[in-house]
Amino acid sequence: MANLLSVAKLAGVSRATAARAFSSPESLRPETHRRVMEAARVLGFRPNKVAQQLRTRATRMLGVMVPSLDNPVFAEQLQAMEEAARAAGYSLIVTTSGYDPGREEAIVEEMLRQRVDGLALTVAEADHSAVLVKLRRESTPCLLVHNPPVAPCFPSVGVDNRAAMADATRYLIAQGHRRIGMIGGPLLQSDRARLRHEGYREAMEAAGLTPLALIEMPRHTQVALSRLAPALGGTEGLTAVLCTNDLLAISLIGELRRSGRSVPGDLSVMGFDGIELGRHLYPSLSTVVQPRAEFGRVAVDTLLALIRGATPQPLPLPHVLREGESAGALPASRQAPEPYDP
Amino acid sequence: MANLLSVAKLAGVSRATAARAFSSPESLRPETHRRVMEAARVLGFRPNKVAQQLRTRATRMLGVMVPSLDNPVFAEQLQAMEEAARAAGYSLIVTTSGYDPGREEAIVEEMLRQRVDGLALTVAEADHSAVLVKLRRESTPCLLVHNPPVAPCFPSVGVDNRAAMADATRYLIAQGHRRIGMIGGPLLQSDRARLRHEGYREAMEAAGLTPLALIEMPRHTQVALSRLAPALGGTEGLTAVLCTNDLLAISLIGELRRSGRSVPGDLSVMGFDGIELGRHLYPSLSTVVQPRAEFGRVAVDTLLALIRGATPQPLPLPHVLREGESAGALPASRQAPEPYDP
DNA sequence: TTGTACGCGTTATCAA
DNA sequence: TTGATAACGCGTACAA
Repeated sequence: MANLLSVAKLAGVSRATAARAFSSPESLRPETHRRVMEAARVLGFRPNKVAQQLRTRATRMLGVMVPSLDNPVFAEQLQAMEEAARAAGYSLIVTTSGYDPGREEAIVEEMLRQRVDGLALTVAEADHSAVLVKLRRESTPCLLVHNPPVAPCFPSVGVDNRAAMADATRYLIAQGHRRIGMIGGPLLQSDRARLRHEGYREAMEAAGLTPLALIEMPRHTQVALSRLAPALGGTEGLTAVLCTNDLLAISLIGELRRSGRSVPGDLSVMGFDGIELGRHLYPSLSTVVQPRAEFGRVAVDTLLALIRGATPQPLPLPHVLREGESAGALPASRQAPEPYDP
Repeated sequence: MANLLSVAKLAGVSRATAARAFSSPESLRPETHRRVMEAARVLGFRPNKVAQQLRTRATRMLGVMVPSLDNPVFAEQLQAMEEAARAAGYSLIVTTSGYDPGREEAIVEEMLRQRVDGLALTVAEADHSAVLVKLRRESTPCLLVHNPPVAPCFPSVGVDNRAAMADATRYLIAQGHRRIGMIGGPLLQSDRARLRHEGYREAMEAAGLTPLALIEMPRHTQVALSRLAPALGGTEGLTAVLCTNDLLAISLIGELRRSGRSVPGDLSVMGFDGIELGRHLYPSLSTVVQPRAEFGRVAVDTLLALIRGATPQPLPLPHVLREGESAGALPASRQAPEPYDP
């Protein structure tokens, strides 16, 4: 492929002049500029970013690692990040880790070798992550997305998971529920799930209610009703369940209805994330909305600030409780025998 | 950051030897190799891919462009592509076009400047796409994903959309339905939607039934029930509806039920794509499954073959009809007055 | 087995 | 306003 030198020759100028035609056209005599551009057109010249990157020591590429793209919460965030990045002249290298620390490690190493200007990572466990330990010794700016800011050296973009789930719990309590449970994916896979459970516990205890242990599902997007069934039914059974993510909630609702139970009649269900789809379901999903589009924007803005050498301290993003049809007031028939006295 | 030369100096060898320690360790005396690696470790040396890319004129990067990541069908395909690519030592630059030809153009230009080794594109309209016209003059291998292989120069990975929708239509006919409609997103946005509608028309006509025009929804992931309601109800109303994608089907089911109609009692609904989520809903989604994981694998394999200089002719991927609960047999009460005679 | 030397396509620093 | 020239970090003939 044609390079600057061949363009320069055809235009009858030096390579330096040809280069300037692209980088600072105003410093050229119009006629010269025109000649160079014409030569470039004739030769089908296209600037080589790899060479630019080598020379300027900046790639204008960001490395993004998410656990999975099967969960719309990550896909929607990625979509927003891509738009924000491109608007700022950056490209995204995208990878998925599957929550696997080994893959996390390999991916980050690969991206460092690629000399990305910055990293936006969502790791499984921010507080004992080998990747983050390693990155602490590197100079490449790194931003955590969704992970709580446990690691003081890395800024983090996300909602306050604990407060958000506490809000959701209080909402159910205000609807009259007393026996409220919580389900999640494999616990060890996510520090966020743990924080959310803490928020649930706090809100329950603050209301004088008994928080239950997290009921673990084998996968973080699909419910095994058998693990939950024992806790349902009877006068002592749960009347409401919080889920650590929307997909789990949707799956739960499906399983419940397929087993002949009604939602929210027999069980109120709340999700977490606020994926777009949840609005369109019937019953529509009651959930805690993470502002995913803003996530992407803020994540990119913060990372670019880091790259510029600033030390941004992003605040937790605001979450919003979206009332849907999947969680409702406690039916009179299921009120607890003992009255509730706050 | 440390470079090969500094490593070489510390190890007491020439730069060439240090380079070989990484590219062909077997050609070094073990002791020499050890010394180099030790020096690299001490200095925190990390090979610079940008320099490698410039020198070898190969980036081992693939450019991927999809219309949107909000639709799980693209996100799930991307996930599969990323895994396949990384397994083969390639990275992915990911972009979204929003079906906007202007953005498509800018994105592809950007990726060519980045010297990606290959492109995997999903364009809005493969047959009058400015991007593809331009790419025809370029030497960078390009693969279409999901787009029908209208452009003879570009291999294409996808299901046979026409046959797939015809299968779905025949399925509904076999269930006893006669008045079957089809809804889709904004028509002009997608050549795939058009092919699917043709498949529907073919199957209807082959059964002696009257195909209807595609009922256009304002967005391709959300139903406006008002546009469909006139065609429902009454003894002449539709008894089944095909949707051009799963999100539309899910949204339709939600709106129908919210309006007091039952699915499939009042209306059978079929989706298209087979996103994972559809299995977990209640009613679970009847749909045509595109093998998304295989999509990713095959797309990457085909593109890599193209890059190697081969001329692969990928066959259409097999689609599978997944029977769910959202489409059922025509209720006796809604049988048409005139009998059906094939 | 190891070293020398050139080139990949830019940007940037000086001079002219 | 334009030109000559040295990096940027690496791969790889070719020579030793």
